[in-house]
Amino acid sequence: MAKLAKVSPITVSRALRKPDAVSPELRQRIDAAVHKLAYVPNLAASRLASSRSHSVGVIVPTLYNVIFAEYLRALHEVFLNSGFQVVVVNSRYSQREEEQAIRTLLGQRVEAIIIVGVDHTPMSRHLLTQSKIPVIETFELADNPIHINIGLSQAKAGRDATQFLIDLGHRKIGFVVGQQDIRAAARLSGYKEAMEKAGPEYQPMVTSIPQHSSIALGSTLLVSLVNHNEIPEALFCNDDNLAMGAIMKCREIGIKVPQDISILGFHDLEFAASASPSLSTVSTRLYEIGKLAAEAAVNELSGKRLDVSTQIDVGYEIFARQSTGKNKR
Amino acid sequence: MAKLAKVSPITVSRALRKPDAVSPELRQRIDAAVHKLAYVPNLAASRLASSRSHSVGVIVPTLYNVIFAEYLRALHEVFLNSGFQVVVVNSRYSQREEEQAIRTLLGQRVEAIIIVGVDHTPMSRHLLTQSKIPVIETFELADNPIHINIGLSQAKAGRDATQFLIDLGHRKIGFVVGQQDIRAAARLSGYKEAMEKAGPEYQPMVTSIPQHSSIALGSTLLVSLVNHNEIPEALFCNDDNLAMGAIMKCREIGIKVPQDISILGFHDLEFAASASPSLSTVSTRLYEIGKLAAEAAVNELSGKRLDVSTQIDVGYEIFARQSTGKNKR
DNA sequence: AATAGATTTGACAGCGCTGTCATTTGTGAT
DNA sequence: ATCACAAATGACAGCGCTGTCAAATCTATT
Repeated sequence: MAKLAKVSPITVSRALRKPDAVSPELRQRIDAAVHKLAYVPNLAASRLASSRSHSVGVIVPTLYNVIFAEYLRALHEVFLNSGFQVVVVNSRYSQREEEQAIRTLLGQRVEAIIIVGVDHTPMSRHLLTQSKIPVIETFELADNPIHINIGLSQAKAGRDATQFLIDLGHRKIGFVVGQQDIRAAARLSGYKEAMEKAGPEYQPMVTSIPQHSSIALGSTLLVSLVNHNEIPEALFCNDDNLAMGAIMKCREIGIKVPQDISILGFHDLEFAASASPSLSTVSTRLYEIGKLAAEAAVNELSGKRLDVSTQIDVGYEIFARQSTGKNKR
Repeated sequence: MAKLAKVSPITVSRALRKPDAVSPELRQRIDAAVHKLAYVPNLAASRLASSRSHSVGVIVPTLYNVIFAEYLRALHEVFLNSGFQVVVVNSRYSQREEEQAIRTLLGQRVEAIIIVGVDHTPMSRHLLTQSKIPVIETFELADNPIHINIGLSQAKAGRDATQFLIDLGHRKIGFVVGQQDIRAAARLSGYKEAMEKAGPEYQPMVTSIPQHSSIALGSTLLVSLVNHNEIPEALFCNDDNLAMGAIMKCREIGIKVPQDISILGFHDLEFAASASPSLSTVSTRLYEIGKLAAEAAVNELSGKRLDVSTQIDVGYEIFARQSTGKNKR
């Protein structure tokens, strides 16, 4: 670069990284050359030489809806404040792509990996285990965490949510879901468990369209229920997007919520409280999970390695709002 | 690495990058060692040596709502198919952070940069101009594009959208917006222009709460209008999130849409068509912009450098759905 | 004026790969 | 068997930085 600023490369490096260590004149000459050439240091070289990447990797299943928004926001806040760049990769709900993402991130020598979920390909697990960097698995509770694990029991949440609907007097309770990821499957199993326990007249009814979750899909799913003439007394939706879509479709076709049907969502996304009717849902503390995960990573990286695998159950909370009510049929 | 597979480093490199060029036995020995050590090649070294990063940078203002979802999806689809890794960075609607993001991406030697918007700090512009890589500015139309520019006139869209409401017979037309980014400001100016042109009885009414856009914020904004006793005949919302929130709040407090108030959104997000009432909005062809941008970048990178700055106006389209109607007051 | 110590700058080597080209090995034709 | 050619493997150097330590310069003290 601007050796044309008539200084040695190493001084340029210093001027850019710790300006205080360089005399004002040199600094100024270097700055001028840097600006003139629009010079940007090659991070690959820097990383190679210093063997520090100053970055952390985040793997989320989707960037296409709002589910991980608060989670990402928390991660960004904590990591940026701690001087780490955040690399976000999208696995598109595929374990194969997740493995690819892990390779990419490890290849970049990120200093920690925050990953949604606890189910990975054997190879992914192997790579993460051997990587020697902090690995934070989030959102679910693992039987056998790789390292640190912060989440909640999706199955238990599914069970309790279903029980909540049962306690309202509903019997015909449906479950709707888009593409089924592992957490959805866990909630579904919780749902089935609660239904089974409640008695033989509680028949599970699952409706699924394997598409990426959205409000629009929620509407579509409700239409599908109507077409099959299977309108339940209550609907447990795999996430608030679907619930919101279902509510709107109900409104459109004249099904009253919650009088004719109770609708329960999941995650307590930003719009749940301000919807009309406001959406009953299971809060999964998205922001808190992100915050704790990032803090755990920063903590590990700052030397206070506990080296004991830590697991935090952040729990969940059912918010009974207007979209659910006692069965009146 | 596994020189313990008893081969030279270069052969490992080859075995991993073009397996066909290596004999089956060696390949197998190498694979075994790779797996055993959970070896992942250091991308920094690879990039440095090959001076290819095989990645492209994408800068979006936010990852926290659904506005850029379709855009990102399109970018991912095209780039992944063309063998590029996509690095997504979030500028959080700050030009300062955007500049930082540009530095980071250029430091990584991404092979192209796709960026939302055409307004950047002078330094950002300088860096991009000098970078010698394809730069695609999107969503807006620039007077002076850095390189390639794919978007639409936000001001014109704002003007036409307002005119659409005027043509429905509305006079008291409000504009609501969260934190005002540059595109919002352009739409706002289009709104003001249309109102001014329509005559003196068309007084602009702008309500703004400088927070990140969300459905919840739309509700809050509507409450604010009500509190100030300023409920207009029509509301032009800076994006569909706000419109959706406004609709729901209206419903909650008994304002009928569109009988009492017409509500118009912007962007035609996934839920607009399935909302109830379905949301009238201005489609900005989010997916198409992303697709064209990515294709333009791939095109440039495959050698067919046009080297003439290209600008594409993808236009926009007003979808009149149920949330707007003729003024009946 | 001499000296210790602090401050500023630079030389050197090496981070872990890959491009290039040379060398070795294998194959088929004569 | 011999040779020309193709295929497989390796040696070498260097990508652009930075860690380490040495050299040069400056500052303050006696």
